[in-house]
Amino acid sequence: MNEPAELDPVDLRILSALQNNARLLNKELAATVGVAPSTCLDRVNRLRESGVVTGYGVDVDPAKLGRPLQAFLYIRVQPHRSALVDPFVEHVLGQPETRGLWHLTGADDFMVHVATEDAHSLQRLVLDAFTAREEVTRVRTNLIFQHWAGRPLLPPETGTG
Amino acid sequence: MNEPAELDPVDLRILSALQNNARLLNKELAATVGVAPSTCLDRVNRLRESGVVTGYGVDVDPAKLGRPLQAFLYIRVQPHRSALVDPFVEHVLGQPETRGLWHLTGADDFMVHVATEDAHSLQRLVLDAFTAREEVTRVRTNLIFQHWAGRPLLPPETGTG
DNA sequence: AATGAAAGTTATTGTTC
DNA sequence: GAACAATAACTTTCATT
Repeated sequence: MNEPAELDPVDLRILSALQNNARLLNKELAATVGVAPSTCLDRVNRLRESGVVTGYGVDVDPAKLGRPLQAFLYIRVQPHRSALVDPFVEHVLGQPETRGLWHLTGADDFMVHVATEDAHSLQRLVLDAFTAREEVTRVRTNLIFQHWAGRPLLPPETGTG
Repeated sequence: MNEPAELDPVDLRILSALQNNARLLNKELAATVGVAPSTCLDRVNRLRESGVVTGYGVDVDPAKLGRPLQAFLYIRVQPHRSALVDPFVEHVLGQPETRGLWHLTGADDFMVHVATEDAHSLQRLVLDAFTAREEVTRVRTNLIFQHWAGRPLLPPETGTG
């Protein structure tokens, strides 16, 4: 189920093109990768069915939504049992400022990506939604100056192909 | 240019629906938010023209691409002038393992999200692509156990609407 | 600014190679 | 597995309210 999918050069070109612009028309995508539209549609459907493509999303500008200040919060959680972690995860995902949550190795168990209106609302979020909770023993805050998206993600070079 | 956009309840419902599934047909999206397809198309175009929606992307499963091990690298960079930072950024974005890069406040200047084949290739990436560079003075590595996506991002509550 | 209908394109299917 | 041709569906425009 979670084994790597077998992907030929056409699949890789499709994945690369779609990660650059998921709104390409199937007709345009087919021309870009060099196959017929029906073939291209077949490949894209297979990429979804095989779980390589898990979904489609829009990129929004948080500043345009009135949330120009973004930050990462690094959260240390006390007992660290599932019974306590699950409600914590739900609580974090329930905050309207939350853009993403990661469970990490290391001293800081969780990392939260948040987008806020200003420094004051960020402070209020940290104090009320995180520090105030019993299982949270420490919150570290790093503001985001700038973000760059990575190139399209492709499989590692296999050497032989 | 970077002021928040003025968004009415229809815009907010569109943004919410599209962030859940950007592949909704315009017809379906219109029905979901309760307006005519032509009106809906108009709204979506305006959201793009105003810069609220910046692009469309596919979500891929890194494990299915043969990159099941993901990590965040926290990088301390020495002199920290633009003349040295720009080549560093280009270098990081040029790595096929890089999924994202952030410039942060705090002691660790940069955070890199990477997806690798296994622990060995992660080690090789850290040593060859980061530690080996002159401007890099320290690299901290945290593996990712699990990731949760946030809910659709919407503007802060304004109180009056 | 939103609607409804008409025209133009596209997605999608079935068939053949 | 890929390409072609035909149908069904959608997107997009425009005149109207």
